[in-house]
Amino acid sequence: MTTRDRRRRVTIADVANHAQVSTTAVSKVIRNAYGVSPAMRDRVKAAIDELGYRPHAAARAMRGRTFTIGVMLPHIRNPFFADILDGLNAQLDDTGYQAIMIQGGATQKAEAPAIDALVDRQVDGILMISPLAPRARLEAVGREIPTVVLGRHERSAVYDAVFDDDEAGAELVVNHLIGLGHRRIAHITHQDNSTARPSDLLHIIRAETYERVMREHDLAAEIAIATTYYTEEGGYDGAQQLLARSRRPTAIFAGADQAAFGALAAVHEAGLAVPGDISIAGYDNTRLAALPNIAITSIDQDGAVMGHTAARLLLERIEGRTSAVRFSVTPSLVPRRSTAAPPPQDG
Amino acid sequence: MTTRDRRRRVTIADVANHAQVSTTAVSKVIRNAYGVSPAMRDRVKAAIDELGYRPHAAARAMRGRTFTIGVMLPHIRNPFFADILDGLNAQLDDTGYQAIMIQGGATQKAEAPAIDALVDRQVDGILMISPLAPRARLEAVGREIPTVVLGRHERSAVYDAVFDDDEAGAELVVNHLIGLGHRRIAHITHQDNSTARPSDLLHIIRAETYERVMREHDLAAEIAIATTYYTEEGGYDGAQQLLARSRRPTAIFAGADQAAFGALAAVHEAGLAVPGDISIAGYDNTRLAALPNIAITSIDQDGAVMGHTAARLLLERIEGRTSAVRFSVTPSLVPRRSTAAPPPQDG
DNA sequence: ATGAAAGCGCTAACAA
DNA sequence: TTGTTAGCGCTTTCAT
Repeated sequence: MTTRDRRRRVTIADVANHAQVSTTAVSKVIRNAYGVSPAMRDRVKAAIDELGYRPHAAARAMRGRTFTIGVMLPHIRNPFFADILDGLNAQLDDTGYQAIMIQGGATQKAEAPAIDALVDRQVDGILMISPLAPRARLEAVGREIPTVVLGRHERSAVYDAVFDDDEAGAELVVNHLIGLGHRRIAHITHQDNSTARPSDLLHIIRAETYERVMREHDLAAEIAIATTYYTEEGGYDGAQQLLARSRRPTAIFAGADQAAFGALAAVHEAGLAVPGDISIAGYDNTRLAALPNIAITSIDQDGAVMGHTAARLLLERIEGRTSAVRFSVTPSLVPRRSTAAPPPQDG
Repeated sequence: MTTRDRRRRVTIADVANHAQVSTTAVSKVIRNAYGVSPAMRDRVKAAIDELGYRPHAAARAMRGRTFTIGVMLPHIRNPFFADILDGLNAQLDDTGYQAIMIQGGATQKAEAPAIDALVDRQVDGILMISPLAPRARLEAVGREIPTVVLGRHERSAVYDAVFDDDEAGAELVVNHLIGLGHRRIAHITHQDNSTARPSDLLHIIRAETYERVMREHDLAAEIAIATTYYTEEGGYDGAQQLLARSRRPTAIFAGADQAAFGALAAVHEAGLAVPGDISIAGYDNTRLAALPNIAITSIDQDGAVMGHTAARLLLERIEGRTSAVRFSVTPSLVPRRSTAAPPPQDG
């Protein structure tokens, strides 16, 4: 049983008093601003240390910077985002900037307030990872705050874009499977309620590329898409749908590793072997995909590089850059044991 | 090529002007405060909608609430934290509170500024998940801001605690393995640089319980602990260390599923079968542990319940509760295919 | 080089 | 019920 401590926090005024200088001087010192003598600096720094002063971010937000980068990500369960965050945080280290994250969730309805929350908290820069928001909203945010959008393909004049060449990646997977001799190749894609232009969304690009490549190999009749989610449950459900078809696929290309994990479970549960009966491929090359008893063929798109590039672009914008930059990583195929030639009778 | 839009945001004053009322009236309406006539309310709400006004969180922070819950978590890669966050967000839904997350990292040195960042941003409540900070720091934060600590066992008068009965959980695992006939049971634990009292940290409790139960079954001579990390890499390294021992264990109890995944990989790579040669058990019962081709025996501690309880406690404290609450979940064993009797010659 | 003072957008006494 | 006003802690002109 206690009462909340109502002792005021140490403020810039306390420091100024203690050091017998003006608050202006203290402010300049903590911002490394121009026009403070070394003596003044030392004196103030000593007072700061003695009093354990830390600037009050909310107060700063009203005049200057918050030294905060806001990251909107759909959900923390996808391990690919952890790769991105690792890259981002590594780049932010020792810059004085802190990254805060907020979950956008699976719908535009849930995402909108999450983005608002970041804007309302006056972050100095925003990274949106695979946002569902309409393009106009991204532009509006980008006009107000330095912004990087990761995972969407549209061009913008007001924010930077970091993305993977999803078309190339999907092509690698489908060609790989076709090269192994598969014809009945199915795809699991992600359902969204976005109002973004479809061709700007990565899961749409992956799905459309799958269809295109299939057609180019005269496999239009074999096209089979399950539209669920890029999650374990989604992959599980999607695979079950696909397995229930009269012409069962011999290979499943899941648009994300997360979905591939679920698909793997469904295939196992159906009493089928991977890759003996069915080959499975994913996308993102998450660390889990590399585990020996998962060993899923996947597409690597180097999340760490994407994350650290995003951070760099954000810092550049905060420093004043206004021209838009687009950064794209080239994906590569990482073949593993989950893909092999189809069973003889199905070849 | 654009210039940043310097159009001021809509403020409470703009709304007041537009509605021809005072800023106080607007403030009261947005806070649902006492003493506004229905007519006034309607008028203000209309103005808010017309202007697209949203309160400026930073400004609010200086006087009132930020409607923000800060969550410090070690790293987003651990999927168990996703369960906790799901529970938390579900409870926060429609309360007007937004959760923001910040990564604390693996060391106290990295964690300290993360916690500071939350405090400095004036969040209304803080949830710290498995923090490494010394107890005094937690108390200091708790005195300043409503706080819930998840995953540590110490009693505090100023903050609430949500935790799992780690002793019971570890006991379940070790007894399960002993019951299957194992004697050479090894453990993988987490290395930390915390200055917290060891018995307050969950990984220490799990490790000590492992030792105690081994001793109680006259297996003191078989105790083997690899101290790495509760991560995939950690589990991988730990298992390699354990496998290199002259008396190879027949079972490995990894203190967390994440580590168990890595251990699984190491065992496979060593050409050994699970559970044929070696049984593996984890902790947390993450969804991935349930995948058929991982199928790791684990301990369930219901992260969603922990998360939603944490949110509830936080909201209660924000509403004024000052007495400390402790909430503990009872863990249960989820046996899966990764654990079985040891090979005959090793029984 | 240093400091006084205005004001960022909001809340909460207090007055009317 | 409604409005006036004094700050919250900080940054930033602008004097000195």
